[in-house]
Amino acid sequence: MTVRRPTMRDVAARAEVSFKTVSRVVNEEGGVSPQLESRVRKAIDELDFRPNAGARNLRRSDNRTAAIGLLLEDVANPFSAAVQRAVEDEAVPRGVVVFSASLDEDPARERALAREFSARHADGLLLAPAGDDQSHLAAELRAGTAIVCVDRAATNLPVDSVVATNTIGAGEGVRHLLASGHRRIAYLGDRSTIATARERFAGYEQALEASGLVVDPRLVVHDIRDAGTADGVVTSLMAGADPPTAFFTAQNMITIGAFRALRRLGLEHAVALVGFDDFLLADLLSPGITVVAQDPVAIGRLAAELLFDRIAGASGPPQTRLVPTTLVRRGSGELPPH
Amino acid sequence: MTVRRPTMRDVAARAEVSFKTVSRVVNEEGGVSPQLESRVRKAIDELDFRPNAGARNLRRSDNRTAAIGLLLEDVANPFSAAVQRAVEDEAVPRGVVVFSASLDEDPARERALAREFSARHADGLLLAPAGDDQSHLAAELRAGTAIVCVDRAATNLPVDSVVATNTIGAGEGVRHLLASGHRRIAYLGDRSTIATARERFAGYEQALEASGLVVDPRLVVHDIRDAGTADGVVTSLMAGADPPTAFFTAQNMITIGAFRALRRLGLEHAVALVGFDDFLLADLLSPGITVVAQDPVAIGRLAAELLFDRIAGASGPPQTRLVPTTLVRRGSGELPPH
DNA sequence: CTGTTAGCGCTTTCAT
DNA sequence: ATGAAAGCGCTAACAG
Repeated sequence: MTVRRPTMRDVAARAEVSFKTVSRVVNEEGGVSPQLESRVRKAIDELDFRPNAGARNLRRSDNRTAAIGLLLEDVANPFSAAVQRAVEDEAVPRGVVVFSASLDEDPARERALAREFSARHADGLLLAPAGDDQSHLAAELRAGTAIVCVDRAATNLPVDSVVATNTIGAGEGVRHLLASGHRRIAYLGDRSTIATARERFAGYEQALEASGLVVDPRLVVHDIRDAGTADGVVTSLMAGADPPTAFFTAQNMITIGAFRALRRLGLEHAVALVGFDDFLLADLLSPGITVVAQDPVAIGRLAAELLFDRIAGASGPPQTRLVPTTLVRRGSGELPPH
Repeated sequence: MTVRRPTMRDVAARAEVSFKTVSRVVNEEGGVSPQLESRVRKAIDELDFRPNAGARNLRRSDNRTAAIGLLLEDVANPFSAAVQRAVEDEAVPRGVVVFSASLDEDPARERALAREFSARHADGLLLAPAGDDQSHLAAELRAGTAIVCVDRAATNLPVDSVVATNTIGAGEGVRHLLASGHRRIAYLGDRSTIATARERFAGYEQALEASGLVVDPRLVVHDIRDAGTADGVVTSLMAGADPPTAFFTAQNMITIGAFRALRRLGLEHAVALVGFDDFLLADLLSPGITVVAQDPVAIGRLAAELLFDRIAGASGPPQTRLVPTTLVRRGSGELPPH
């Protein structure tokens, strides 16, 4: 069925040279006469020869596959997609290809896919940790696979991480609501197993406490996994006694779900909303959604740069790099308490 | 710097068996006594041994790498991202990893990346064609790389394709505007080098002609590449003499740009808008945006299934599978002519 | 400038 | 049930 692919020997036979000469031409080593070189190139074209990347790698001294693995929460999420694109834009000019996969917050998947990419000898791994323990990757690190974490810092693994200023950014968003006079600000956040969710909540707590307020546990909901759940939570909070006058939503899908609920209740111009993480069209809703914007492109680019530095042999202690967030005022966060 | 990774020989030495026995254990070939097997497994764990996927593939008879390449327009575009996720969900359960890359409508990138993945012996390639000639891939096909096209049909290459019902869907969208009484309907489309753009325009033309209308060239603008350009086109059309009473926008970013312009002009409730391809939050804008929705998940899933069938040896003539579109009424497409 | 010989880490084939 | 030898397609280290 499958035809055998042509090898360097086939090319050599057709060009009537030794197969080492073919290797020289393919790798542009030089030291081949123009005559032979053109014969070889002709044979390569005629046979549609493609050097076998796997075999090449086996003997090569630098032992590089020029491939990296990218493990994100969900490639369909706009944040992850933007990170992926930024990584790709760093990789392609370097001749590096990218394996990508989604983890869906599943630590078992993190382990399995990291192993898989490691077995394929990816030069490096860019990981948005799903679990709260990355010690299982120590073996891959020892084996020479460079690792850098994106979006969330690694736990129990000495590697570089690139993360947004989660606590500071969340604090800024909440202080913005406080400045408008809000005192009952609800917090809606992702699973607390996720480090970024904990950090954002810390920003919320600190901002309230700095204003002399206490956190009302009835206004705090963790472990929200999607827009639908957020919608339900907002709906029931608003139906309860003493509802909040503002919401701080700590993740983009949660923000969208919350807005959908407010909209359905006809409260989108009455209840303030500040979300963490920007999203497409946030400016075109009415009111526009005020957000603490992350910079996924900067995060992806920086993480890729650090990874390629490590692959190139950069040493030094692991560092955590922070990428600043920006408060973007669009209307929903400037609504006063009713 | 980089430590040598342990090989089967290292494992064999530590377990005091021949390295072929290690191979048997790793591949679960059977025919190994429980005693030896447990010694081998222990050694594997202690050394963190990972079989080298590249080397394994070199000698293997089935010659499979269990990797596929995915070439999309732009992984950060929501449509592409949804396709990618669907493909991944078919691949991972089969133990197959996915290389992905963005082409940005650049035929040269299509060629270069297809070659790259082919050299790495990807078992198959899923491609959203960037150029209008895929004949350059014939060599990869001959070499045994299965290819399936997604979103756009292949040109000059006998492979399966999975595409949306572009002409029918666009026709339905335009007829929907005609049914509300619109006669001056502008068409805003992507580059005409893209087959889907041509098909959608054909749907527009056919719908108008079936109603006895002629296409007014002043209302037709092709080659719109992004939301910003679409915004400018709408702005100038509305400023001209005899402006359209409705817009049909043939791609999601164009729809967003058009809406942004109408919104700025204060015309979003006065001028009708129907877009091709759905997007997140289209329902939460005011008015909600009426769209001809594609089903990127169905497209990606079906394309992946066809690809894995071909990889498994399915023969038969190339087929083009159509995935139906759906008209989603949300308000913007139901506005009457002023 | 060109060719020969090893050997990468593994699977295959063939012995024992 | 276990192992030895050969070879996958290529690059590295040496010749000429």
